Amino acid sequence: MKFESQLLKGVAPAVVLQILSRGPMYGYELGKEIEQRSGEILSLGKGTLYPLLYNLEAKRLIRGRWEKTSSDRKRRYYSITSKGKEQLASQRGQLKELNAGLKLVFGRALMPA
Amino acid sequence: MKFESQLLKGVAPAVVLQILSRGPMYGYELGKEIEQRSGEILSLGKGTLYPLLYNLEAKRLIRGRWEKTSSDRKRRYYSITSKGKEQLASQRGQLKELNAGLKLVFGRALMPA
DNA sequence: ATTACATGGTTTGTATAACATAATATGCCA
DNA sequence: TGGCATATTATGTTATACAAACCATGTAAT
Repeated sequence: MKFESQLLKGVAPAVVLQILSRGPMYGYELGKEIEQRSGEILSLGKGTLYPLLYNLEAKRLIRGRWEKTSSDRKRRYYSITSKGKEQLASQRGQLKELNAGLKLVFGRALMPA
Repeated sequence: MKFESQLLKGVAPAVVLQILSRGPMYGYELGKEIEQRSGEILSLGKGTLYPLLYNLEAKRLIRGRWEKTSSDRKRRYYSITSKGKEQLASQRGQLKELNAGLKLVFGRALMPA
């Protein structure tokens, strides 16, 4: 994340799952996509993103497979599993709840509009 | 936090500073207040809250002083410092920005209303 | 009075998460 | 050939949240 240290530890998996829920993607691409889709606000260093992908794969929330470009360049494409989709739904619920809690504590000082 | 593990690591200091910005409070009271003010959504175990308070005090964001109740019971009251207020303003800004980023990624699926 | 529960705080050990950094390697363009 | 973007892996560090155990006091119920 691009913030002062770790303001939002724990959101990264949800972000990754959410992006992958729109279609398979490989690590590097995913990193760029996260930045772009979040309006350059969210950003995961590779030292964060790749280990996170390994972790999500180990938990069977995503599945990876090697592919090669026409020029023999290898990429590992990840797709979300059905277990991952369930997890994502759960995480979205949690985020929503958290958001509600923060809103109660901080008031509308937190919301953009 | 009451969530599945640590969805929102890093928010705890901001929450504590925010609550303390309304007036001095001691640890135990603060814990209860966080739960109440967040509609029972947010919750910090004492193993989280007290070390966090020591840490914030070491950083001079809050200041603690011992007081006694009429019945000789000791409590450590914490108040936010001016440095803490600055930090809080900054953290609020970050939270707001983060919120904007998450909204972009997740769409209105995240927002309650 | 004894038990039980809420209050109030400290400390230790553990697991997780995000980070920077370095290493490795390829594709492409000037 | 040099430099930059692409692509992945691995290491070591730091920060954070947690549970659990511990200590101690106040108060209400039995």
